[in-house]
Amino acid sequence: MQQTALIPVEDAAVAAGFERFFETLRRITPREELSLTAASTLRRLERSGPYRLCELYAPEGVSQPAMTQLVTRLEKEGLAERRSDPADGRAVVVSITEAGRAAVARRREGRVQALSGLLQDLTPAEHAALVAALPALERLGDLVAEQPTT
Amino acid sequence: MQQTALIPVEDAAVAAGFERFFETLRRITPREELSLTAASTLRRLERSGPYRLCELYAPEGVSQPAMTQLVTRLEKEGLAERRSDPADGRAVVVSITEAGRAAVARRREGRVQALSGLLQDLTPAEHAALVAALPALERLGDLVAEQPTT
DNA sequence: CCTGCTTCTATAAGCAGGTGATATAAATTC
DNA sequence: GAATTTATATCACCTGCTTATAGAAGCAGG
Repeated sequence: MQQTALIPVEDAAVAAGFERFFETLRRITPREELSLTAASTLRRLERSGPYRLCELYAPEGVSQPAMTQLVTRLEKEGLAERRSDPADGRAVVVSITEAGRAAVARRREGRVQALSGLLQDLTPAEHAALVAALPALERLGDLVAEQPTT
Repeated sequence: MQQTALIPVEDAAVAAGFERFFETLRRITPREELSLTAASTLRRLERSGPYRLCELYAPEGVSQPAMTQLVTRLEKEGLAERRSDPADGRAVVVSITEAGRAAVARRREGRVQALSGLLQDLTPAEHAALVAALPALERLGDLVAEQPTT
């Protein structure tokens, strides 16, 4: 009952920090070549294999028409491909291509470059704190991924 | 000379972790009411007082016309206001309104709500690691903010 | 003071990527 | 096998960005 009021003050600080950090990450994210949704979708396809289109749009937080269009664009650029599902004639199975993997790698590399300069300006203690927090960040990612459909 | 090759393996792991975490944050970011740029600009106006329009667009990473349009929209919604600079007849000074502060607060609150549930599912050690990393995240934000204009 | 350059903001035209409503085809149910 | 549900595509429209350009205000030098 009191649960709703029981959000620790500390969590508010974490949320504020993340809010700021989100903008930081947005700034160092390469903008050319891929939109945010396109990049995120490609990484998902890379991480966890082919998806049916209907399984893809909800976790990416866009509508089904948006995903259809995105896949069409990715296909046109050779970064992903559609195949029909032999088991279900209605379905379309989307997978990443080699060129798609390369694009993801380029983007990742760009971020590494942008970050590496910054990381060198941190104190060793700050750097260590970041590395120590990585598993927790990953856990948060897993938790969000398995959420109903916020 | 070898500097370019001297990016520690660890930094690549940090970059990969951030890449994933960026998508996590994007997912729990409220989408209604404010676009990403609009939210970021409003928070900037809240954080560090009024800005001339010409000082505002570069750090937000958009073109000058985009910022003019954004300010027009924000003004129409009552979240920000234009005033002319008495010292420079060409300039426009943009500041956040009370309604704007309220919108920022609502958004922040939404993020706190979305996060608090997740944070409770972390182990105490993970939670502590996050809190310990907050200053480093803030430092990164400062470093990016003072960057030339990437 | 004007003339011409620079700076600051606004406008216009166009594109990318999103939405809801709706069509169509395949699968499923009764 | 007719009716319903599910998966994808298409349509019309909106938002927010881009580049190119215009217009107004400041700041020289002659």
